[in-house]
Amino acid sequence: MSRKKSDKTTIHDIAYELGLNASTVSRALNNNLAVSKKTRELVKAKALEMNYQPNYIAAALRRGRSNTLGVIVPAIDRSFFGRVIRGIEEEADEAGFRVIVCQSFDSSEREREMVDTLRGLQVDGLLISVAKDTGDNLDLYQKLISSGFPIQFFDNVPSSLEVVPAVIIDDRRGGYAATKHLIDQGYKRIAHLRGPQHLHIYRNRYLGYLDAMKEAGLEVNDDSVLEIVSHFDNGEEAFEELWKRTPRPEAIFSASDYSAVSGMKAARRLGLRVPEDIAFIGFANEPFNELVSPTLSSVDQQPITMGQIAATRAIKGITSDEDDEQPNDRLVLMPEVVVRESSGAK
Amino acid sequence: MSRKKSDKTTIHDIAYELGLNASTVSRALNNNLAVSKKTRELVKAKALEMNYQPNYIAAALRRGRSNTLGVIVPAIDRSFFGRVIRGIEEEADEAGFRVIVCQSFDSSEREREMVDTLRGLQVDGLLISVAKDTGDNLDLYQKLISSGFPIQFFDNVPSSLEVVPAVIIDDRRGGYAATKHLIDQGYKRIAHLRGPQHLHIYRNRYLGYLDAMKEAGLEVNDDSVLEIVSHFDNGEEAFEELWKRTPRPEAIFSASDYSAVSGMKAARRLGLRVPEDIAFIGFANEPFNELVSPTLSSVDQQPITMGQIAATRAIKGITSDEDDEQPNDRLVLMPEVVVRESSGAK
DNA sequence: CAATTCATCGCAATCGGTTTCATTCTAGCA
DNA sequence: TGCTAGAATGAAACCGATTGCGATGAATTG
Repeated sequence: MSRKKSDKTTIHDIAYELGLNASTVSRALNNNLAVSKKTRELVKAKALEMNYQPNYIAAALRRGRSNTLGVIVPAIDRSFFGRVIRGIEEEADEAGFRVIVCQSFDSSEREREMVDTLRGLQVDGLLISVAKDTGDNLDLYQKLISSGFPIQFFDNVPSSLEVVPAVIIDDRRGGYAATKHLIDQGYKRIAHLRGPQHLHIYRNRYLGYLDAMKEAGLEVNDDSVLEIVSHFDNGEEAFEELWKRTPRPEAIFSASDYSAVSGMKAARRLGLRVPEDIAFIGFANEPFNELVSPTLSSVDQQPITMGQIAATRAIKGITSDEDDEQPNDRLVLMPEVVVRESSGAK
Repeated sequence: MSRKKSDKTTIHDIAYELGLNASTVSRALNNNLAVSKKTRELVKAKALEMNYQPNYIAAALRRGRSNTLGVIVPAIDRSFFGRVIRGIEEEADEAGFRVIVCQSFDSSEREREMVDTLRGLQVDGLLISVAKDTGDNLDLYQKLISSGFPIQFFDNVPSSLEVVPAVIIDDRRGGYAATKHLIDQGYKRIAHLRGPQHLHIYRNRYLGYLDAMKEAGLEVNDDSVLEIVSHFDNGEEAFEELWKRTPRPEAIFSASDYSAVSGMKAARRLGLRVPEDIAFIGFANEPFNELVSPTLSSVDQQPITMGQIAATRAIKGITSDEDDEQPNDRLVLMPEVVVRESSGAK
């Protein structure tokens, strides 16, 4: 009869069966050279035989390291975040880290809860794209950063902090490039569907639009710009509204692919041809851009690279001994314009 | 000077500051009535003041319960899974459970690793949509199920097991309903783009197609059906292939929205009108179905409901004392046809 | 042959909470 | 006043793995 009480095998069970001590079993399973090769193999064989399942949280408790990364994103089912997470997982896998993903649903309150939860689960580092509501968790993040806790922000980062360890793309440059592309195609009256301006990503895309227009000596007035609340809907209404204005736009740079696509839809309903009558370019390079017709030009944010770099930096912050080795600067990636049918030459 | 060694506060630190014992602090924080109200409030105030962060894994280790659910899906960025996870999180939140999400990337080997990882993390239950490669982990799942471990499968479930605790939709019924809808619109020559037949979900959609065709007395031959490997690509080629055959189809039921959309694209490139010249209906009701034009009819799989039910059942399996309370049956949800433009009347 | 080195392994403390059992103290009652 | 019930808290074992230190014994060296 075995001495086991429950169904799960522990190193003590293995040790008992083999007439060894749990510490030896632990060392053997960790390939510690202090244990003879013979014993190591014996232990491993027995572990397999007894269907041993290591208890990671016990090890984490003792070691003070869980080898786990916590990730918080607004919503898991937005393809951008999905791809960022893919990049994170790739690097984490490589470095022997696990990944726990949580959703804030764009609520900074829930985001705060998630931070607490993940820290309670003893994650070694945190990767966060902050919620897009109007709240913030500046106090919390300020405390975490200055305590030296490995944390990396990406995409949408807390704006008003002095030092923010983050991986972002140059949205202003992206907005500039998208607009410049339209200008290069010969369009002059270019409108911009911008996102909520309290979010710096949308603000920067808008500024980039202004940069390009100014550089080309093109006019921008109140009628050139329209703000959309949620980037999911309103694209149709927004387009109709823009189309009513005089002079009518020849091209539209939308801060989101969603509103660009629904804008194109509204355009087609009005009997307009894209891009002949009205050209479009979006932002984010969503996968469905290839599926709609005409296919939608957009600005790629390099999500996978973003995830990889953010993870690498976080892991570096975890594994480096020196506290000052913490990557605390703001790494900026360059976006790329992806040209498709919707922004063809005028 | 404080007695703290590190920066994180423990219940022992709080106890020391208050001249109490750690056990009292623990009880106080858990609202245990054995502790006087005065002490409870004192402890809570001190905990707040000292910025105490409970260590969940220590508690989990001792209690043998982590209040965490593990979820494994092929890929997080597929909107179907995103929505299932949303449903899972809703129910988990309600019941005070955390959720850890992992991706198998459709590799059953990686899926197995994830199961090990999550069990090592001491999750109390597992929710899995199995990888769509040709492998399986039948031995592993058989063992888990018969050991009474709370596990629930959803969407794509291990086929050849006797008893599978699962929440699925009736794919056969869905395939039938989609085909029936096309028939009701007056189409007679209806082709089917089917998915890999070793996966029962695709097999069942195909069977449902056959059911409807047979019921209506319509002919199905080798030319009516075409198999697509990856549901992401090949939609265009597949359509072109189908269009070459004689007689040409009037309508297409595709087992995936992706291939339906790219099929529509190929159709338009050939100068065909949808649905006048060729009608389409897909499966899965992806969000982009609303964005493409014409909008794509599809079959909704009720992902949120699926997630909610799967989570509820898993949690029930965890919290119920009786081992035989485990929900081990196969719960079947009914899919719903969502009619849009692509399948208009002939 | 005695002394020393090194490989191998056991003992026990430890991580941070939880929980059982014991202890202290106060209030209530005869 | 003396005794007891019950409220409040403390002491210590415990969850499962890790690890510093010490013990054992064999091998090596002078």
